Amino acid sequence: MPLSVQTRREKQKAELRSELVEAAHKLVQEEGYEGLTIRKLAKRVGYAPMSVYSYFADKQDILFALAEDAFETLAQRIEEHPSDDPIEALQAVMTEYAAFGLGNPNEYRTVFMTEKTRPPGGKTFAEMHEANPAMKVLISRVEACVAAGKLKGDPRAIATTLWAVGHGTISLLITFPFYPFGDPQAFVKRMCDFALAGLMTQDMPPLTETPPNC
Amino acid sequence: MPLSVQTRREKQKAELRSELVEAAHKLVQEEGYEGLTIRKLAKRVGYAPMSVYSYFADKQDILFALAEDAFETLAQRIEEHPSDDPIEALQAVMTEYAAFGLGNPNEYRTVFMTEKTRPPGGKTFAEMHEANPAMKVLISRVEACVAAGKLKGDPRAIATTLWAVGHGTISLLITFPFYPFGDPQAFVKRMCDFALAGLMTQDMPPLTETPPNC
DNA sequence: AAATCTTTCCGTACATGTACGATGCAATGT
DNA sequence: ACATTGCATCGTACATGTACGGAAAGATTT
Repeated sequence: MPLSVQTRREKQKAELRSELVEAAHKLVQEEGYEGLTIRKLAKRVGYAPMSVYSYFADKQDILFALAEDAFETLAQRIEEHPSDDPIEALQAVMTEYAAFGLGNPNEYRTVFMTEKTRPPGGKTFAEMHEANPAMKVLISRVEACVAAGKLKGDPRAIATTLWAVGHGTISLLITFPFYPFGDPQAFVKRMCDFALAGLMTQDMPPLTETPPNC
Repeated sequence: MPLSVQTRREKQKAELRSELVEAAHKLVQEEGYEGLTIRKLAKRVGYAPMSVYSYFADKQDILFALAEDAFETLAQRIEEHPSDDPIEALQAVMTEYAAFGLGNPNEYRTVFMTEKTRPPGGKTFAEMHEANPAMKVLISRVEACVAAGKLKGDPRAIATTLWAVGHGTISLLITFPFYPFGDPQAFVKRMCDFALAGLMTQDMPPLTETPPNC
């Protein structure tokens, strides 16, 4: 069965879109993050500035696309740090996650620090969460810890707790770079150890359901 | 001794500056933090847009001023909730901090989730740390816990840990309102209890100094 | 083949932060 | 008294994200 007209067009559209993403990536690499502007991006691929909006809803959408790429490589990097000890494997997730956030603060801000009234591409947040390779690795490694008896409680609740602690740590470092946190790496390690030590001695019940009045 | 000419002028300047801060505060409350623009702010106080730059280096500087105000009112609210049990007093700090953030998400975003790349008014970050009233209350209550033998370790390190956990919790709730965290109050309480329980069984060494090569 | 509809592309326009420099006034020096 | 200097104020200008609507091209229907 040959490609229908619509699918061919959609494929073409996807190609142009990824061409734009690639150009955006290069712009960021060459001129830094603030060097990425719609006008430069359009000129780079030979379009008028407003044509970019045929492929991305707005600039955030472009940043989301960049972030998706980054998360994929993050997941790869995490998986390059396996361990027989499930707790050490979890530590590796936190460490690589922190390295990603501190190394790509703008992507991190875009994904985790700007209000998500509108998830990208019409995805649900749950879907977005599932589709995030890095988060999938986190949950699976938490499940490994629970299975090994190292942690007790609901894996999703444990993962969410780790997320909150890690996110608090990283976002504070990003937002207040002049605050006396000391060495960022050391601060991250301290918070990571603190959270894991707490989780190893406490039981995490599942998250309560949202009351039905919302 | 009468005021010298310079000091009188400086006082006038400070008055105009705080008038601008007040107007900025109202703008944020009324229209959200994206409603705060230089032009609106200038119009509100009857100046030309560029005149704002006589009192603030840039928009970030305005946000810093708002942050200082917010820290002060937060400290006041905290001190309205004392307790004989030092741990309960600490819990009150966390609860008030969370209530402040969840009750004023726009202000919270402005103050705690907008990048602060440069310390305000040429202050050292250590000075900024000391001058922060909310942090001072938090640290003093942590010190009370340490003195009472309820917590062990460096008070500033413990306080920073609590801040990171609290901030992570609140900023996630603000940023991902549709994520199934469950009831926000319950999630806050869970994270607060988790952090305090961890701190009661762990020792917190002082934060490492930033290496001298920076 | 013609008409209609859909999608893609872009020209124009507006609000924003802020760099640069002019203008006028007050303080200071001679 | 006059010149100079410094500073508060602001007019203009530029790059930016993006809303709006038009134009052009292609697909679909009649």
